[in-house]
Formats: sequence, C-alpha cells, structure tokens
Amino acid sequence: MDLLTQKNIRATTFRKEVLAVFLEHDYAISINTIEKSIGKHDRITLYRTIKTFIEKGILHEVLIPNEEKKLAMCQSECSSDGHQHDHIHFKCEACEEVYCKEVDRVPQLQLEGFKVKSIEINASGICEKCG
Amino acid sequence: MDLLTQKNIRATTFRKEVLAVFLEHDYAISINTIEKSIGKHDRITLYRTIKTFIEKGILHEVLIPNEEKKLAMCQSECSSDGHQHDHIHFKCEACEEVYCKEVDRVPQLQLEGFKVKSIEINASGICEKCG
DNA sequence: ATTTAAAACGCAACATTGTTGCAATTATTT
DNA sequence: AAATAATTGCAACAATGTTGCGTTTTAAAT
Repeated sequence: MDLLTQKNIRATTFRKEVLAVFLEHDYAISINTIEKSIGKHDRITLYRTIKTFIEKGILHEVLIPNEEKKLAMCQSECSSDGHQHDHIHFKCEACEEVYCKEVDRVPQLQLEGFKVKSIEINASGICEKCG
Repeated sequence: MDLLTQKNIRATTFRKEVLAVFLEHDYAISINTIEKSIGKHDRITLYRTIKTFIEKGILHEVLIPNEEKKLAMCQSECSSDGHQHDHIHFKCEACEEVYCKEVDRVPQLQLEGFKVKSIEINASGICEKCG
C-alpha cells in the first residue's frame, strides 16, 4: 500500500510523479525544482497537490529567512491531525542545500511565563558531505 | 543619534514612519500591517525600505510555516555584517501573535558529522498575556 | 465488466507579492 | 547656496498563489 493511499488520498499519476521528485532528493526543494523535474504539468494542479500533501501530513514547509520557500517530506507520524516532527532543518553554507535531520532529542526551552508546546529549529553550518 | 543614522542610512521621513510602526508593536508584523499603519505610501518604496532595513540589521524576517511573512526589529548587535540573535520566535496559539523573546542561552545542538554554526528557534504555545 | 458518484485535473481569469528602470525629489557634503 | 549622492514615486513587469467551473479520472457499487 503506497503512501498516498495510506494517507487517504487518491493515488493519481500526477501525485505519484510529484512524490517521486521528493523521493529523489534527500533535502528540501522549491516549487521551481519540482516544476523542472516533472515534464508536462499544470501549475495550478501542482499548487493544489502541494496544499493537499501538506494537509495530509506528506510534506511540510521549510522556511529560511531571505530564501525561497522550500518543501520536504514528513516523517510517517504526520497526518491530517497535525504535524509531529522530531527533526531540525539544517542549511549548509557550502552546498546551500537544506536538510531535514532527525534528532534523538529536540532541545527544550524554558520561557518565564510562556507555555511552550512545540519547537521548531533551523540550524546552519557545514553539512556532512561538505565538511 | 537615532537608529537610522547609527546604522549609516539616511533618516528620511518615510523610513522614520516605518520604524515608528515597529516601535508601536512588541510582536512581529506583516507588510500588510505596516501598509495599514502608515498613511499615504508607495508600495515599492516600502519594499525597498524593508530590504534596506534587513541588510542594515534593523529588521529580520520571522517565518512560520503556513503563515504570512512577518518582520520584527533586531537587537542592537545586528549590522550589515550579519545578524546576531540571542532570541527565539514564539507564536501564541491564543492571540496568534508572534513575539521575539530574548533568552539567556539559546539551546545548543549536536549533529553527528555536521558543524553547527548558528541556530534559529520558532516555538509555539501560550504567551504571557493569554496564559 | 459496466455504471455511478466523488475526487482530481486543466483551463481561464484573477489576486497578491515582489522587482527593475528611470526621472524627479530630498538629504548630505563642500 | 551649489553640487553630489541617496532616496523616492511612477510605470511596467515578473513571480507566486488562488478561485470557479466544465471535463476527465478514480474508486466503489452494481
């Protein structure tokens, strides 16, 4: 049973094609990159596909200040009920790619007077391949 | 000596007006909010002003997945040479505002094989005012 | 296997967000 | 006060994202 059926959405040709692009990359990619990777395509359908994928917990947005919006695949724990990530985003200053890195324990945070429920981390530096 | 002169840019009427909007808020605001706050204005000039402010270390972008881009003021340590933030972004699920919160110590991160140089944190939960 | 109903697609048209070039204006320097 | 350099405002455009609607595809039901 493939990921799409598993997430309760129809496994159409187009969706499988888009998903394949993500599976080919181990880092976050932009909508532009997707558009270049799939052949003939409809921009509107792509936007709708991405929106659906985000809602269903297949993709998540990766936002780094002053950069183009990127997308990456979620872990299996994400669903329409919500995203649940035990990973951080790591931008390599050398190859410029943004990787999702699973971590054993996401650092916790204490804020006087604030009730912290979730935490999202974007780090940068030099990645494994470039280091 | 005002902030603009301090950062080596001309203290024009327009820039002072934009800066005033940020000083009125203790949370991150969208370009839309700025546009509504300043009276007569030119969209293009506003975009250029924001770009300059970011370059000069006066503002920084605050990006939360699936949300409108927001901007907030930097601490004094930021300059054209780079941004240096000892704070995190906190989105309140109740009032929906995003606050920049200074922290004593930004949590550190170990990543096998990766050289972590900087780290940026977006947390969410309930803020002081709503808690 | 065929029918049927729901979901997804593709097109057109549009809304929003952000950029570039250039002439006119404003702020600083001499 | 004049000269110089930075900033502004306009027009035009580029990029990004959305909505409505008729057609096609998918999955389920006969």
